[in-house]
Parts: sequence; structure tokens; C-alpha cells
Amino acid sequence: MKDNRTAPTLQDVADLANVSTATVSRCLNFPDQVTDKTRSRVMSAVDRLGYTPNFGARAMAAQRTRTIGAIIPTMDNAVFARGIQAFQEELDADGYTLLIASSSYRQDLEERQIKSLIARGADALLLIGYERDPAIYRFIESRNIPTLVTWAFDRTQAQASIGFDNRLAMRSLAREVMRLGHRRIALITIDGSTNDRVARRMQGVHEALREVGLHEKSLVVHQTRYGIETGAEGFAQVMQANPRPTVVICVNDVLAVGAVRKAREMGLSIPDDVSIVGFDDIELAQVTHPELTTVHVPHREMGRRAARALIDNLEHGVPITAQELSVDLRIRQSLGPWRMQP
Amino acid sequence: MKDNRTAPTLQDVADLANVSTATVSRCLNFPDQVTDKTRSRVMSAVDRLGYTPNFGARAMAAQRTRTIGAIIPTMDNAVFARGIQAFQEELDADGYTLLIASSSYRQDLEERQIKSLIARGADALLLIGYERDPAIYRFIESRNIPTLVTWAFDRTQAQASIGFDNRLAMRSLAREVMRLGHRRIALITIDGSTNDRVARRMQGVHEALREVGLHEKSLVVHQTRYGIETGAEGFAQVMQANPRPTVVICVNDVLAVGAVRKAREMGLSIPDDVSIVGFDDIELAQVTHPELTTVHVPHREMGRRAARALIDNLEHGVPITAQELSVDLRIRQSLGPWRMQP
DNA sequence: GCAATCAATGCAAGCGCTTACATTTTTGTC
DNA sequence: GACAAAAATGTAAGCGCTTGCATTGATTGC
Repeated sequence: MKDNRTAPTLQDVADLANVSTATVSRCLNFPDQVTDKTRSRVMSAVDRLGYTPNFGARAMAAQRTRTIGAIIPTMDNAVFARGIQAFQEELDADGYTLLIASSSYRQDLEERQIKSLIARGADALLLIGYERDPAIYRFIESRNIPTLVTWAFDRTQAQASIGFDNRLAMRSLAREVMRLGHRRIALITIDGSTNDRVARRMQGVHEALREVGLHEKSLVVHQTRYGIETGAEGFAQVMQANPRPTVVICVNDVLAVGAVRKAREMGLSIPDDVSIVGFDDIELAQVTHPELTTVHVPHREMGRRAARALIDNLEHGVPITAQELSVDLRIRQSLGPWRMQP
Repeated sequence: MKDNRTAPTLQDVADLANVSTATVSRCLNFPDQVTDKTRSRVMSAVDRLGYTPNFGARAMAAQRTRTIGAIIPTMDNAVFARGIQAFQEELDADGYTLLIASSSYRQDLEERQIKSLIARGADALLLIGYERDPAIYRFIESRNIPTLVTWAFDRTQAQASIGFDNRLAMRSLAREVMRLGHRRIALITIDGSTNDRVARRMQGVHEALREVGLHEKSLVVHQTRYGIETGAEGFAQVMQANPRPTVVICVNDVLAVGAVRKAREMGLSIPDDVSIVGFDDIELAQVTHPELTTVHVPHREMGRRAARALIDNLEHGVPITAQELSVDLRIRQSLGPWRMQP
């Protein structure tokens, strides 16, 4: 009798069904290579013992895992959560399993996790943004692991990605702001040094500024951490500038929502006293009052496509090609034309 | 020369460093059992080859993985995202890795994932809510995997949990609603059949109702899916009841936020025309206008404690004991006293 | 300088599975 | 009913690692 505190093995099943382990393995992996009779005998042994294949052993023997790894900066951010959820649904439909790790925006952690996911046998990898040590790209390359970057798109980068161009997207939003006559502009942002998406968005703002002959220096910038609360504080800060900004651009909707709240608390009317715009178009953007003008990003679509690209590569060797997704401006009530300050 | 398309193995490192695989293994796992000289030789071989231990092989040989599995209903929900993020941070600090799967609220999927996580060598498991097939609890038990339920607490259940009592929490909110004189009440909820937390919250409302002598039937109930948008639709629905509800209780904040938005669209003033309350106290709750009265749940604290309990059990055999966390009412402006309908 | 001791290292047996190849059984044909 | 071909099953060699035990080498006390 076996120690029943421990998982039953292929051997246990084989013994109970009176066949070899090879046959059991075939029953599980290639059912039609086995007689109906044997198969049902084996399957009932499997049920009886509550057998589940040991993943590590299987991975080692088969050299594939049907597992895809993803590393996101944080779970605690709706944009990633939503994209990854779609990614996972698509994988699941094809019998793949998703392994997620979150890096808290720390490069060192991310590198550890990339190695850990590969060590765990991930057949492919999904990463957010381009920015990382070239050595780690070489490492991935040397292991021959198909890898896709997402949430960003930049044709000058070597690494294949499915995403959108953060710089251009933000630039077009900033242009719209300019078009409405605003010239006194504030930017609430988060640290761009470990976040290339944010860095690109800031560039986009700068470019739009230069196009109308404004110097970057004229921009009132406030850098803070991610969060509604910090967005609110940031808003209070930038509104102290003199002359007061007529529009506040936030690098994401979460900050913008905080700004909207603070404006209300300060008794400012949006967009009459000040306009506020965000980025991402999360569900929240339509809940604020007034609704938020922002850049719509197809998070779920991105996740779905990324999954397809990776699976197609794994299953049929389809090369992974870059895909740029289009984003579009969602002009809502939080952005209005410039008016002379009273 | 090795095929460099494939990961280097312990053997490769051993060869390069001129030692046995046993020594390399010890260098990695018990560095002080090895001479400085050998160690540095081995380590430089490791670096040179970019060696990373194969997880499956290691798990198989060592019978432990320092990995903990968690299954949540969906990533795309701030409350789980936040709790799990804290859980993961705590695990990480102790050198554990988190494996996450999401079940889309489907029991069958969850069962598959429990098995998959165990097969992957998870040393322990974190699950949301109690409700699942007893067979699956037996399965976990038979594998001797420490398991913790969270997001719920019920002393009548056998399974250890760290969470709060959804029924009592919602009841106290409903009592407050009654105390303010409301008697014409609507409830916007989601399917409770696969979600014991929601089912308990509904019970809580029913109990409070009975306490003031109202019959459950007098409650205007609308069941929908999770989401801001669906919450908005639900609100429109329940407000058609005659007589019109004076308060709308939502089983979570997301629905409530949708309700608030719809009320605004309908030109109703909150709380003068109708009160709205939610549950969870997500960040959103303070962004709506007016701010949402809700039940505050310590999501991050819950995640942290769950991690500690599991690690302490794994490392020092500390038994996993149930812990009830306290929640508290956050009374804000969206709830006002009952007034005669105009 | 030598035995006794202890630290450092090596040897080799698994861990649970897949799969190429060998063997047995079944099926179809004449 | 005998034979070849095809289908089903078995055998056994790994996959990459850890670890108990055996071996070697260094250190110590006398």
C-alpha cells in the first residue's frame, strides 16, 4: 500500500490498470493510440486514484509545457489587469496556461522573474514595454524563447511588439489641446525612468509644445506616484503656478481622476476654469463628472492579439511580427476651449 | 561543444568548473558547504554560461518549490488585484514565488486550475471564498497541501480562512440604511450561485429587512453582471418600480458607481432623491460625486496576513488558524435620511 | 610524523514522466 | 489456416536536479 499522503504516480496507475507506464502515458496524451478497452481501464484507475500528472516531470521529459509566462508591472492597475485577462482567456481557449509575475516596476525583479519563468518551462514570454537591459534580451534569445513586447510600439526597436505608439498617441491629444487655444499647460506624470511608456508620452507632449513654438520649460510639470490620491495632490500643486494652467494633462486616467476630484473640492469648474485630460480610457473615465477626455487604448484587443501571435508561433512556427494598434482620442466634456482667465 | 540553443545544465557548469554536479548544486543551495575557491570557480562558470536551474528538475528532486498558488475569480477586478498584489509582495520578501490563475468565476475551471497548480508543485494554495465541491477539498487534503480561503469568513465552515464575514458586514450597512428611515429598498446584485461572498451579502440585507418587520418580497431586486455599465442599467431598472425606491443597495462598489452615474444622467439628486450604497470601499468610492457610502474591506491587510499564515505554516509548521478581520462602515454623502417622495 | 578527526568533494540513485524502439497481438488476405 | 502488415503494448533510456553515503584531503594533537 502506498503512502497516501503523497501524489499517485503514473506507475501507480499503471499497476492498478495492469498496463505499462507507457500505455498510461499514451492514454493521457494520445488517447486514440490505445484500445477502447485498455483506455477505459486506465481511465478508471486514474479516477480512482485521483491521479494528476506531475508537471515538472512531464516538462522535463517532453521539453514543452504549454505554458506562457507574462510579467506585468503590477496587478493593481486596471489597464494591465484588463489586457492580461483577455490574454489569458485566449490562451485558455487553446489549452495554454498563463503564468503571471508582477515586477512592481523594478528592473532587477523583472529580470529575476524572466529567468524564473523560463526555468519553469514557459514556452513563450509576454513583456510590457521595451526598456530593459540588452543582456536580458540576449539571454532570452539564447534560450530560444519566443517573446513579445506589448503596451508599446516603436518601429525603431528590434524586439517585436504588439501595441501602440505612446508618443504619437499623446502627441495627438496634446495637439488637440493646443488647437483649442491652450498655452498655459501643466503635466502630471509619474517616474518615466523605469517606464518607457510614460517617458514616451511625455515626449509626445513636448513635441506638440514645440510645434506651436512653446519651450518645454513653459510646461508646469509635477511628478508623483501612481494613484488617484497622488493625482489629486498633484493637481493642487500645479494649480498654484502663476499664471495658473488652463489645462492639466495627466499621463494616465487614474491621475486624471484624482485631478478631477480635487478640482471639484477646490470649487473649480471643469472645463470652464480648467480642462483636464487623461490617457488609457479606463472605465473610470466615463464615471467622473464631467467625463474625461482621454486616449482610448484597446487593452483587451491587445491582449488577445498577443496571445494569438505567440500561439501561432509556437504551434505553426508563424514568425512573430510587430503589429501597431491604433488608438483614438475620446473627446469628452473635461476638455474645453481656452478662455481668458477671469 | 553544446548546442547553444538549449539551456545549459548543471553538468555543463560542473564540466566547466571541473567539479561534480553535486558540488555545483551545493554551491547554489548551501554555499557555505563549499570552499571559497571552488565556489568562486563554480560561480564564474555559472555566470559564463548564464546558467539557470531547471525548475521542474529541481522540484522533482527536492520535492519543494517555494511556490504558492492562488486562484482568483478575475484579474479584472480591483479588489482582488489589490489583495493579491499585497499577497505577492509579502511572499516575495520571503523568497516565495506566486503562481496566479484566474477562474472567471467558473467552478470547473477553478478545479482544473487547482489541480494544475498542485501539479506544478505549489507548496500551498490560496483560494477565494468557501464555495466549492467537497471532493476538491478532499483532493487537496489528500495531497497534503496547506490551503487558505480568503475574502470570506464564516466560523461554521471547516476550512481555515482569513477574511471577513460578508453577511454581517452587509447587514450592518443595511441596518444603517433602515435606521435612516428607508423602507422602500432596491438591491442591485450579481449572480450569487457561484459566488458565496455575494450570496452572503444578500442574506445580510434580508436579515436587516426582517429585523424591521419587512418581508424579503418587498425588496426590489435586479441581478446583472459585474461592471460599471451594468450597474448603471440596473439602476435605471430598479428606479422604475412603483413606489420608487428611496435607496439602492449595491453588492459592490463597481455597480454602485454605475448607479451613481446613471442617477446623474437621470437628473436625480443623491441623496435627496435617492440614496446609493456600495460595498468594498475601492478607491473609486471616493471619486464619485457624491462620495459613496460603503463597507470598507482591508484588502491589502488580508493579502498580507494570508501570505504570512501560509509561509509560517510551511516554514515552521505553525498551524493555519482562521482570522476574522473587521470591516467598517464608511458613511459618506451618497446615503441620506429618508424623505417623503415629492 | 602519524593516527584521528572533520571538512570538502564525488558517486550514483532516484524524482515522475515521455518516447524511440522492440515485442506482442490483432486484423485482413488469399 | 497461414502469413504479412498494422495496431497495440511493453521496455528502458533519458530529461536535470538533489542528497545520502563513500571517498578524499586537510588539520590537529600528541
